[in-house]
Amino acid sequence: MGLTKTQEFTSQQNDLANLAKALGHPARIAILQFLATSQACVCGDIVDELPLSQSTVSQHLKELKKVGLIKGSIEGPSVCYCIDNEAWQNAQSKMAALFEMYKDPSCC
Amino acid sequence: MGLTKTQEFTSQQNDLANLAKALGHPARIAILQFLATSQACVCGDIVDELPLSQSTVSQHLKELKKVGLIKGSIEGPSVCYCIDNEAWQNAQSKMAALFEMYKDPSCC
DNA sequence: TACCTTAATCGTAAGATTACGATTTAAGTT
DNA sequence: AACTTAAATCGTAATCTTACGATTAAGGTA
Repeated sequence: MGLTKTQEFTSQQNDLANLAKALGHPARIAILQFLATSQACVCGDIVDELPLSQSTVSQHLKELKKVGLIKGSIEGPSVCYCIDNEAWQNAQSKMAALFEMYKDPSCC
Repeated sequence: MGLTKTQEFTSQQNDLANLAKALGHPARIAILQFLATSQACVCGDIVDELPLSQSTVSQHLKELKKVGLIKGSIEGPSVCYCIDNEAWQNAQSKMAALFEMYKDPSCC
Protein backbone atom coordinates (compact mmCIF):
# COMPACT_ATOMS: atom_id res chain seq x y z
CA MET A 1 0.00 0.00 0.00
CA GLY A 2 2.32 2.74 1.22
CA LEU A 3 -0.29 5.36 2.02
CA THR A 4 -1.11 6.39 5.55
CA LYS A 5 -4.69 5.97 6.76
CA THR A 6 -4.93 9.63 7.67
CA GLN A 7 -8.72 9.76 7.87
CA GLU A 8 -8.74 7.17 10.63
CA PHE A 9 -6.92 9.41 13.09
CA THR A 10 -7.74 12.74 14.72
CA SER A 11 -6.56 15.96 13.12
CA GLN A 12 -4.40 16.61 16.17
CA GLN A 13 -2.67 13.29 15.74
CA ASN A 14 -2.17 13.94 12.05
CA ASP A 15 -0.90 17.48 12.67
CA LEU A 16 1.63 16.33 15.21
CA ALA A 17 2.70 13.44 13.00
CA ASN A 18 3.16 15.77 10.03
CA LEU A 19 5.22 18.14 12.14
CA ALA A 20 7.38 15.28 13.37
CA LYS A 21 7.72 13.96 9.85
CA ALA A 22 9.05 17.33 8.73
CA LEU A 23 11.66 17.13 11.49
CA GLY A 24 12.47 13.55 10.56
CA HIS A 25 15.52 14.20 8.41
CA PRO A 26 18.98 15.35 9.58
CA ALA A 27 19.21 17.88 6.74
CA ARG A 28 16.01 19.55 7.86
CA ILE A 29 17.19 19.56 11.47
CA ALA A 30 20.40 21.18 10.27
CA ILE A 31 18.49 23.80 8.29
CA LEU A 32 16.33 24.69 11.28
CA GLN A 33 19.32 24.86 13.61
CA PHE A 34 21.07 27.11 11.14
CA LEU A 35 18.08 29.43 10.80
CA ALA A 36 17.40 29.40 14.53
CA THR A 37 20.90 30.39 15.53
CA SER A 38 21.44 33.03 12.84
CA GLN A 39 20.24 36.35 14.09
CA ALA A 40 18.93 37.70 10.79
CA CYS A 41 17.15 36.17 7.86
CA VAL A 42 19.32 33.95 5.78
CA CYS A 43 19.51 34.73 2.11
CA GLY A 44 19.92 31.29 0.70
CA ASP A 45 23.46 30.37 1.63
CA ILE A 46 21.91 27.28 3.15
CA VAL A 47 23.06 25.22 0.19
CA ASP A 48 26.70 26.02 1.02
CA GLU A 49 26.15 24.92 4.61
CA LEU A 50 24.77 21.53 3.70
CA PRO A 51 26.47 18.53 2.11
CA LEU A 52 23.70 18.22 -0.43
CA SER A 53 23.00 19.53 -3.89
CA GLN A 54 21.03 22.69 -4.56
CA SER A 55 17.98 20.83 -5.80
CA THR A 56 17.91 18.52 -2.81
CA VAL A 57 18.20 21.40 -0.35
CA SER A 58 15.40 23.19 -2.18
CA GLN A 59 13.28 20.08 -1.76
CA HIS A 60 13.94 20.00 2.00
CA LEU A 61 13.10 23.69 2.29
CA LYS A 62 9.84 22.94 0.53
CA GLU A 63 9.01 20.30 3.14
CA LEU A 64 9.64 22.74 5.97
CA LYS A 65 7.55 25.38 4.23
CA LYS A 66 4.74 22.86 3.81
CA VAL A 67 4.31 22.52 7.57
CA GLY A 68 4.82 26.26 7.98
CA LEU A 69 7.93 26.15 10.16
CA ILE A 70 9.85 28.43 7.80
CA LYS A 71 8.96 31.07 5.28
CA GLY A 72 10.86 32.54 2.40
CA SER A 73 10.60 36.07 1.10
CA ILE A 74 11.99 37.12 -2.25
CA GLU A 75 14.82 39.57 -1.79
CA GLY A 76 16.02 40.68 -5.19
CA PRO A 77 17.60 37.79 -7.01
CA SER A 78 17.78 35.54 -3.94
CA VAL A 79 15.34 34.35 -1.29
CA CYS A 80 15.52 35.12 2.42
CA TYR A 81 14.56 32.30 4.72
CA CYS A 82 13.57 32.54 8.33
CA ILE A 83 11.65 30.66 10.95
CA ASP A 84 7.96 31.49 11.23
CA ASN A 85 7.67 32.58 14.84
CA GLU A 86 4.01 31.76 15.28
CA ALA A 87 4.28 28.31 13.72
CA TRP A 88 7.42 27.66 15.74
CA GLN A 89 5.73 28.47 19.05
CA ASN A 90 2.77 26.37 18.03
CA ALA A 91 4.94 23.41 17.11
CA GLN A 92 6.87 23.77 20.34
CA SER A 93 3.78 23.63 22.51
CA LYS A 94 2.22 20.78 20.55
CA MET A 95 5.35 18.69 20.90
CA ALA A 96 5.71 19.64 24.56
CA ALA A 97 2.09 18.61 25.16
CA LEU A 98 2.79 15.14 23.82
CA PHE A 99 5.73 14.62 26.13
CA GLU A 100 3.84 16.01 29.09
CA MET A 101 1.14 13.39 28.74
CA TYR A 102 3.44 10.93 30.42
CA LYS A 103 4.67 11.70 33.89
CA ASP A 104 6.02 9.31 36.46
CA PRO A 105 6.21 5.65 35.66
CA SER A 106 3.41 3.90 37.49
CA CYS A 107 4.91 0.55 36.66
CA CYS A 108 7.77 -1.20 34.82
CA MET B 1 18.70 7.03 -4.57
CA GLY B 2 16.31 7.09 -1.63
CA LEU B 3 18.89 6.73 1.08
CA THR B 4 19.68 9.50 3.55
CA LYS B 5 23.26 10.77 3.71
CA THR B 6 23.49 10.01 7.40
CA GLN B 7 27.27 10.15 7.61
CA GLU B 8 27.28 13.77 6.45
CA PHE B 9 25.47 15.00 9.56
CA THR B 10 26.28 15.04 13.25
CA SER B 11 25.11 12.21 15.47
CA GLN B 12 22.96 14.68 17.37
CA GLN B 13 21.22 15.73 14.21
CA ASN B 14 20.72 12.11 13.21
CA ASP B 15 19.46 11.16 16.66
CA LEU B 16 16.92 13.94 16.72
CA ALA B 17 15.83 13.18 13.16
CA ASN B 18 15.39 9.50 14.00
CA LEU B 19 13.32 10.38 17.03
CA ALA B 20 11.16 12.74 14.98
CA LYS B 21 10.82 10.12 12.28
CA ALA B 22 9.49 7.66 14.84
CA LEU B 23 6.87 10.24 15.84
CA GLY B 24 6.07 10.93 12.20
CA HIS B 25 3.02 8.73 11.88
CA PRO B 26 -0.43 9.28 13.40
CA ALA B 27 -0.67 5.64 14.46
CA ARG B 28 2.53 5.92 16.46
CA ILE B 29 1.35 9.17 18.02
CA ALA B 30 -1.87 7.39 18.96
CA ILE B 31 0.03 4.48 20.47
CA LEU B 32 2.20 6.79 22.57
CA GLN B 33 -0.79 8.82 23.73
CA PHE B 34 -2.55 5.62 24.68
CA LEU B 35 0.44 4.31 26.63
CA ALA B 36 1.11 7.70 28.21
CA THR B 37 -2.40 8.17 29.52
CA SER B 38 -2.95 4.64 30.75
CA GLN B 39 -1.75 4.32 34.30
CA ALA B 40 -0.48 0.78 34.10
CA CYS B 41 1.32 -1.22 31.47
CA VAL B 42 -0.84 -2.14 28.55
CA CYS B 43 -1.04 -5.80 27.74
CA GLY B 44 -1.41 -5.61 23.99
CA ASP B 45 -4.94 -4.39 23.50
CA ILE B 46 -3.40 -1.68 21.38
CA VAL B 47 -4.53 -3.45 18.24
CA ASP B 48 -8.17 -3.03 19.31
CA GLU B 49 -7.62 0.68 19.87
CA LEU B 50 -6.23 1.33 16.42
CA PRO B 51 -7.92 1.19 13.02
CA LEU B 52 -5.14 -0.98 11.66
CA SER B 53 -4.46 -4.67 11.35
CA GLN B 54 -2.51 -6.65 13.91
CA SER B 55 0.55 -6.97 11.71
CA THR B 56 0.63 -3.26 10.93
CA VAL B 57 0.34 -2.30 14.58
CA SER B 58 3.11 -4.72 15.42
CA GLN B 59 5.26 -2.99 12.80
CA HIS B 60 4.59 0.44 14.35
CA LEU B 61 5.41 -0.90 17.80
CA LYS B 62 8.68 -2.17 16.38
CA GLU B 63 9.53 1.32 15.13
CA LEU B 64 8.88 2.81 18.54
CA LYS B 65 10.95 0.11 20.19
CA LYS B 66 13.78 0.80 17.74
CA VAL B 67 14.20 4.36 19.05
CA GLY B 68 13.68 3.10 22.59
CA LEU B 69 10.58 5.12 23.43
CA ILE B 70 8.66 2.03 24.44
CA LYS B 71 9.53 -1.39 25.74
CA GLY B 72 7.62 -4.63 25.83
CA SER B 73 7.84 -7.34 28.43
CA ILE B 74 6.46 -10.81 27.92
CA GLU B 75 3.63 -11.49 30.30
CA GLY B 76 2.43 -15.02 29.80
CA PRO B 77 0.91 -15.39 26.37
CA SER B 78 0.70 -11.65 25.74
CA VAL B 79 3.11 -8.73 25.87
CA CYS B 80 2.95 -5.71 28.16
CA TYR B 81 3.93 -2.42 26.63
CA CYS B 82 4.92 0.72 28.39
CA ILE B 83 6.86 3.91 27.83
CA ASP B 84 10.55 3.79 28.70
CA ASN B 85 10.84 6.58 31.24
CA GLU B 86 14.51 7.33 30.69
CA ALA B 87 14.23 7.42 26.90
CA TRP B 88 11.10 9.52 27.18
CA GLN B 89 12.79 12.15 29.35
CA ASN B 90 15.75 12.14 27.01
CA ALA B 91 13.59 12.59 23.94
CA GLN B 92 11.66 15.35 25.66
CA SER B 93 14.75 17.37 26.46
CA LYS B 94 16.32 16.83 23.04
CA MET B 95 13.19 18.03 21.30
CA ALA B 96 12.83 20.93 23.73
CA ALA B 97 16.43 21.93 23.08
CA LEU B 98 15.74 22.21 19.36
CA PHE B 99 12.79 24.51 19.88
CA GLU B 100 14.67 26.60 22.42
CA MET B 101 17.39 27.41 19.90
CA TYR B 102 15.07 29.99 18.39
CA LYS B 103 13.84 32.78 20.60
CA ASP B 104 12.47 36.13 19.55
CA PRO B 105 12.30 37.00 15.88
CA SER B 106 15.11 39.38 15.08
CA CYS B 107 13.59 40.09 11.68
CA CYS B 108 10.70 39.20 9.34
C1' DT C 1 -0.59 -34.17 22.57
C1' DA C 2 -3.92 -31.22 20.32
C1' DC C 3 -5.84 -26.80 20.58
C1' DC C 4 -6.30 -21.81 21.34
C1' DT C 5 -4.59 -17.19 21.98
C1' DT C 6 -1.27 -13.58 21.30
C1' DA C 7 2.12 -11.33 18.88
C1' DA C 8 6.13 -11.33 15.71
C1' DT C 9 7.74 -12.13 11.16
C1' DC C 10 7.35 -13.03 6.08
C1' DG C 11 5.97 -11.87 1.58
C1' DT C 12 4.26 -8.53 -1.23
C1' DA C 13 2.03 -4.45 -3.48
C1' DA C 14 1.36 0.47 -3.66
C1' DG C 15 3.08 4.62 -2.75
C1' DA C 16 6.34 8.05 -0.59
C1' DT C 17 11.06 9.74 0.15
C1' DT C 18 15.72 11.01 -0.96
C1' DA C 19 19.00 12.43 -4.06
C1' DC C 20 20.99 14.31 -8.23
C1' DG C 21 21.58 16.43 -12.84
C1' DA C 22 19.25 19.11 -16.10
C1' DT C 23 16.08 22.49 -17.11
C1' DT C 24 13.23 26.32 -16.20
C1' DT C 25 11.92 30.63 -14.03
C1' DA C 26 12.82 35.11 -12.12
C1' DA C 27 15.49 39.03 -11.05
C1' DG C 28 19.25 41.91 -11.71
C1' DT C 29 23.31 43.38 -14.68
C1' DT C 30 26.00 44.64 -18.76
C1' DA D 1 18.57 42.17 -25.81
C1' DA D 2 22.10 39.03 -23.95
C1' DC D 3 24.18 37.46 -19.82
C1' DT D 4 24.67 36.11 -15.00
C1' DT D 5 22.98 34.54 -10.60
C1' DA D 6 19.68 32.31 -7.47
C1' DA D 7 16.32 29.14 -6.61
C1' DA D 8 12.34 26.23 -8.02
C1' DT D 9 10.77 22.49 -10.73
C1' DC D 10 11.22 18.31 -13.73
C1' DG D 11 12.63 13.72 -14.64
C1' DT D 12 14.41 9.73 -12.89
C1' DA D 13 16.52 5.93 -10.08
C1' DA D 14 17.17 3.74 -5.73
C1' DT D 15 15.40 2.92 -1.42
C1' DC D 16 12.18 3.28 2.39
C1' DT D 17 7.44 3.21 4.26
C1' DT D 18 2.82 1.65 4.94
C1' DA D 19 -0.42 -1.79 4.90
C1' DC D 20 -2.44 -6.35 4.82
C1' DG D 21 -3.02 -11.40 4.71
C1' DA D 22 -0.70 -15.51 5.76
C1' DT D 23 2.44 -17.88 8.40
C1' DT D 24 5.28 -18.80 12.29
C1' DA D 25 6.57 -18.89 17.20
C1' DA D 26 5.57 -19.00 22.04
C1' DG D 27 2.83 -19.76 25.83
C1' DG D 28 -1.22 -21.50 28.15
C1' DT D 29 -5.21 -24.82 28.32
C1' DA D 30 -8.17 -28.94 27.50
